[in-house]
Amino acid sequence: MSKAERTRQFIIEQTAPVFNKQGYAGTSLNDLTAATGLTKGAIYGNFENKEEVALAAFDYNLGLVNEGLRAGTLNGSTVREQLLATPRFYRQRYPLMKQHGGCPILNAAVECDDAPPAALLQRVQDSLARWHRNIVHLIEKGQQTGEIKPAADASRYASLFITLIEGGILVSKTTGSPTALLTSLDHIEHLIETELVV
Amino acid sequence: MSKAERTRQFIIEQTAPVFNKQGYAGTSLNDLTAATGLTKGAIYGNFENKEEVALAAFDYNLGLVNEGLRAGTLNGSTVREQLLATPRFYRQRYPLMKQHGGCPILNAAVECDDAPPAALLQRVQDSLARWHRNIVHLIEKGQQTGEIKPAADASRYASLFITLIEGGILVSKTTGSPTALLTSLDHIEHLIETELVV
DNA sequence: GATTTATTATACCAATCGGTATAATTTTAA
DNA sequence: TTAAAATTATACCGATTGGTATAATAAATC
Repeated sequence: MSKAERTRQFIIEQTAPVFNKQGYAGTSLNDLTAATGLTKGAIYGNFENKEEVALAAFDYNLGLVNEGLRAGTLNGSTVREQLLATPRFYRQRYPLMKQHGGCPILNAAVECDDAPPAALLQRVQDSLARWHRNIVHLIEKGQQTGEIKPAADASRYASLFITLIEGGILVSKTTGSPTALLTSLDHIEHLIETELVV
Repeated sequence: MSKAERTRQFIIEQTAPVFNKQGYAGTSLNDLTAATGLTKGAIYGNFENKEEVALAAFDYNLGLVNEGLRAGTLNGSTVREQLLATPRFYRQRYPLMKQHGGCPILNAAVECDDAPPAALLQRVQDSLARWHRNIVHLIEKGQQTGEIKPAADASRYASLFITLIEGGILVSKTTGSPTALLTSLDHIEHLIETELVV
């Protein structure tokens, strides 16, 4: 790992929470030098422009969430456990995620669905689609093994789960109380146990 | 209505969708003069600074939503109908709301929960609390009249409804497909019919 | 219709924006 | 250890930022 590669990674890690909290437009190059202790020369020696730093920061923030979600899902032996891993993950990690500025998908989606940078919107759309697909595949796998009710609409439940999680994070983060998210997670678990699991 | 009052209203109406789409940090005074066709002199003659325009624009955007919600609720004769008025409203008005930049509560909440202006966050928190309270009161009214199941946790359902709507708008707006929101609204109606109404 | 008042346009301000050229400094490899 | 290469710091660029003082204009009052 060369010096520049380490510096690049350092910049990403230090600026990721800043971008997540203040947004792309709300984060200036001054904020980046302040967060890293480096100068513009160091930043522009490793990134082409501010947008490239923001994209790398988003990928980093998203990676943290995806790793946690994947780890929980891989641990489960049954489809039921694998589905329940997602609400459990957010129950455990929401405080830390909140410290880092909240859900990166939520933050980037709201900023970029009507404003540049378009490349960030593309990443958000891809990650949302991939998340939805993963849940659908999991439910359909359960239907093939007989663990999940055959009549359940996998796409509908995937949509509900994502919506409940993102909406719950939004309300909890805004009100300052975790209640809304916890209610959402309770409801997801309730749906899994009563409408999905045979 | 004096000239200045009309100009002030004109500025609010023209800049409200701009702030809703691009956010506070993402909207410059140049954007405001471009959207209104006026000059900085006219804007600063009617507002103290950019933040005051943004606050008035938020109030205006929020008012549009609240009026529609209230109108639908007032039309209903039973509590069931009054509860169902909310998902019906979003079913009808989402295309227009999308054109205007989406839900103002959602947009402002994400931008301001970790960044200035703090006055905007305060407004978002107040409107979320008021919305929650309204739903709770409606459900409790139904419980007093015997229309709603006595055991139902009013606060929990209010939280779920708001979460499902905001999350649904977020996902639909980002993916470009109304499916997620429609699924949320279906689910809200389902909860009303099967878990709330006696 | 004249005059005062209220309102908008113009011109300008310092500060900050994202970005770059180059010099100083480290790394790296010979 | 030294020379070449890669990396970071400094100083600067034009453009744009939010905001203001003042001049021009339109509106309201008499």
